[in-house]
Amino acid sequence: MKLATFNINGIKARIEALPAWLDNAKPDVVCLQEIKSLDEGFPREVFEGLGYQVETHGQKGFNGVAILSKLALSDVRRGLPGDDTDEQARWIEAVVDGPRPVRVCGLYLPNGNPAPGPKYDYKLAWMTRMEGRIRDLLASEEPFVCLGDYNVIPQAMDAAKPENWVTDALYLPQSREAFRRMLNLGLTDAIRARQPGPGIYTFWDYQAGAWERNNGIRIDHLLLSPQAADRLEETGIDKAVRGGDKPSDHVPVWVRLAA
DNA sequence: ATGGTCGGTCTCCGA
Repeated sequence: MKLATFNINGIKARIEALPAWLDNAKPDVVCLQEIKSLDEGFPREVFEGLGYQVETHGQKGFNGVAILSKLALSDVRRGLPGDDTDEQARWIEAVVDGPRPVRVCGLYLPNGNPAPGPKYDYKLAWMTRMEGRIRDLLASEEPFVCLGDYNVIPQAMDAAKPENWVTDALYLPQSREAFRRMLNLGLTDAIRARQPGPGIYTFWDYQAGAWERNNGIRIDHLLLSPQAADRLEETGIDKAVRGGDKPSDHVPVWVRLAA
C-alpha cells in the first residue's frame, strides 16, 4: 500500500500537475494540504475519474486538506480534536479499508510565523492537541500514519542553510521540541529511518532561486505508529515534480507499507 | 544586506 503526502498549494493552480503526478506515481492514498478551496469548489470529478474516493475538509481561500484513496475509506473525521473554537481546516483522518487496514491522518500544521506572537502560540497549542490525538490512537494499538506538511525542520541537517532559519517558527527550539515529543511517543519518521544524513528536502521556496540553488528544507513528514512501522517497506521523495510545469513549492513524499 | 515569487478572498495577506 503506497501512501503519499503532497502540499499542492492550491487545487485550481495544480489541476494539471496533480493528475499528471498521480498517473506516474500511482499512490493508493494521497493526503493533500493547502487545497485552498471550499468542499463544494473541489474538482472531485477529476479524481473520481482516476479511480479515487475523495474526502475533503476545505475552507475558503486558505488551508484545506483532503484524502484521495483508491481503497475504500471509513470513519472519516474532519478537524483536530481539542478546541471547538478552531475554525482552520488542517486535519482529516480516515481508515483505509483492506485486509490490513491503516488509519491515515492528513495534517497541515500551522506555519507559526512571525514568532513570537499569536500565530506561534497557535502553532504550539495545535501541536499539543495533535500529541493528544496521537496518544489516543497509540492506546488503540491500531496501525496509523500521520502525514502532511508539519512546518517543522526537525534538525540542522534538514535545511540546506540552517543558519537562515534560526529565528523562524519552522526551526525554533520549541517547534522542534514539540515534533520530537511526537517521535518520543514511539512514532517513526519514515524518511529519516530510510535516508539518514543531510541533503534531503521536500520544499523549495518560490523566491530567490531556491530550487535552482537547491536551497531546500525537509518539512513534509510521515510519522508511523509502531504497528505501521512494522510494515515499512520503502520510502521516496518525488523531487523531480518541483522541476516540472507550474509546480507547487512542495513535492510529494511517500511510504510503501506491506499490504 | 537586500530582494526575491507564488496563490487566492487579488492592489492585500499568507506562505
